[in-house]
Amino acid sequence: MFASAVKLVESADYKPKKIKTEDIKKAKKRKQEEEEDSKAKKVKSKDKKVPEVDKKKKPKKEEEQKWKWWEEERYPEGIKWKFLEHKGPVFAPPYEPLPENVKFYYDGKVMKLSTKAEEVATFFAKMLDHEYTTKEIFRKNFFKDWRKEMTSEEKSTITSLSKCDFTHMSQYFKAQSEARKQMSKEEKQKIKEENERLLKEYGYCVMDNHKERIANFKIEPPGLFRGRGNHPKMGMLKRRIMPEDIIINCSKDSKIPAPPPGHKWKEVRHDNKVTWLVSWTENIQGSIKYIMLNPSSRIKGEKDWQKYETARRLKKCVDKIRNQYREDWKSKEMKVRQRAVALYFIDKLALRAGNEKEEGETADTVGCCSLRVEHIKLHPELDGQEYVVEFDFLGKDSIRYYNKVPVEKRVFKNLQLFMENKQPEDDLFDRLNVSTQFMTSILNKHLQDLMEGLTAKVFRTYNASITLQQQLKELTNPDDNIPAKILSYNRANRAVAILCNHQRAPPKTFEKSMMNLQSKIDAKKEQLADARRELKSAKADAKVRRDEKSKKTVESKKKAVQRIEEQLMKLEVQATDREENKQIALGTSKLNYLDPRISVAWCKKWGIPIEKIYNKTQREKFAWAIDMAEEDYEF
DNA sequence: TCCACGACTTAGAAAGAGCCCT
DNA sequence: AGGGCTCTTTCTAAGTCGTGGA
Repeated sequence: MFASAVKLVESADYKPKKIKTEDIKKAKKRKQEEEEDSKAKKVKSKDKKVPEVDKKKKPKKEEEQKWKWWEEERYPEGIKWKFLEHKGPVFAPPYEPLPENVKFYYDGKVMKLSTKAEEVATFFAKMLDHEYTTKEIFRKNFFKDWRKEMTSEEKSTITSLSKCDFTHMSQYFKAQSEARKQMSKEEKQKIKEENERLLKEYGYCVMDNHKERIANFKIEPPGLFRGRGNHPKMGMLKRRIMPEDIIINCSKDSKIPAPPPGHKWKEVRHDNKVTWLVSWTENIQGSIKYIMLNPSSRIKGEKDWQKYETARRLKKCVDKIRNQYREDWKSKEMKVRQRAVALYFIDKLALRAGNEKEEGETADTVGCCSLRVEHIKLHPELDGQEYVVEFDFLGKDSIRYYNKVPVEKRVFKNLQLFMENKQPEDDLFDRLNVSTQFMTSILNKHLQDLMEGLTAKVFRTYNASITLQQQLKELTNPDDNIPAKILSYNRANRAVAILCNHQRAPPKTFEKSMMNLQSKIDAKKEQLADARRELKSAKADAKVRRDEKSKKTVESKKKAVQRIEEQLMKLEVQATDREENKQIALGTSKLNYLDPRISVAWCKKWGIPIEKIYNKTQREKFAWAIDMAEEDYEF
């Protein structure tokens, strides 16, 4: 495996190709700033040998894991790698026709479908229990695309989806998945091993002397497109991706992955200005999909680190920027006022930028700059508060954003002005015929002038991280035990998730599991009462007897009570935590918005094991932060 | 000049793994 | 040992934002 990678390692002291000196300066400057900011450990010089890999032995696992890319010099802007070798993607398994005895019925009569039509029919059959298949748009799109796969005879027979009966097929698949669950240990083990083999062979690449995990090395299988929310394209057929659709990206001097026998790649390119290994164009939106590296990889981690450094730079100038936009609310230029109000929302409410979308191609969702008049209501007074703006719109993934926010008088007056003489479906922040640019582009250009690298999304990162830090300070009680401290952490995390509007559907089993927990608590309480009674009687007993043995009994009973108290406390904390978390998803903010060094520092400060905060995957992703953050880290 | 396209991050749902209780 | 529940992992859709080419 990776023969040429080994070769490369031998000549490890690769030299950078020609780089514009400007870029070098920029990179150096940036690096310096970051070193100061993060008190990062000393960066090794480039000549320092990368851990030598013995070409006879496999790369030592531990050594690979211990690689601290964050201590290495960064590449100049634009160049993403020097060497890249991989095995190409894993394709979806080919379609296996249904057994003869599994029937499809049309208009009450058995009908044998051609393989192609049958395959698409199985996609629908597999989703029969899903709400999707009841939606008109889904059915219409599916039927249209299905007909394209039919033979002409099938096309002339099958003219109405409602006459199609997929239930037998559906039952077959249910039985299949049931059978899979019932498989013996050995069979399951075999499948597991096969998956591991696949991961071992295709799940890794070599990028610049290091073996790195690939995030999604499997090509998306064909199926029916499941958009989120009210998507106009739901139900359309996502076609099967063939090697002929695939662009391979790797280095010239690497072993180029071989296409499956009898096939060719669409293209093999060697572009080290991008990070992806494989790409193809998807047929629903016509957009490009990529195979890229795992979050634990150098290339993703560096970018992530950089993101938080940009947010920290915003921290230094956010006051200035806030003063600036408050001034701009008074501007005589309408464009500037709109920009300033939009920025105020992005900052105060952590809204997304809200780029322009092509109408009718996606679900109707908006962000800040694409808000329409119909999405806000102005209340000069509401529930005893003045100047309240009521937001109600669908954001990313069609998640509803609903919020009533008191705003400053000037903002309120401006909003009234922006809404004057407009229809509900008009843009709140229109372009005023002054510019053809959409508000996001106006805004981001302005932000770029205020701070290098500043864009609308940086505010979300900044506000999320600063909120976590401040909430942790506020909520952590030094006298609390570990579970209580973790509850505080989760609460701080939750404050961020609420700010960012990260929601989830309440788990289907929520009520039930809550009741289960409650009965556990009740049982524990009883147990505690019993233990206390026993302790009491043991004490009384010891008073009378005054011997060693009864003293010992008292001690052990005392311990038992203590233990049960702790267990009860833990359960109660768990219940509170879960209740408060019902509709809130903590994962997204933890993974994408919270500077991990804040969490690491908090753990170090209070002696909380990092495993309580980050699971294995998260620890891998945030290895850089775990390694470098000390307890006094300040975002 | 601008805008469609490309690259990359962020997102919730669903599937899978594993744990705990009976 | 099996069933249910929870936590983790996988999946891929849906955003953001910069830029290259008409």
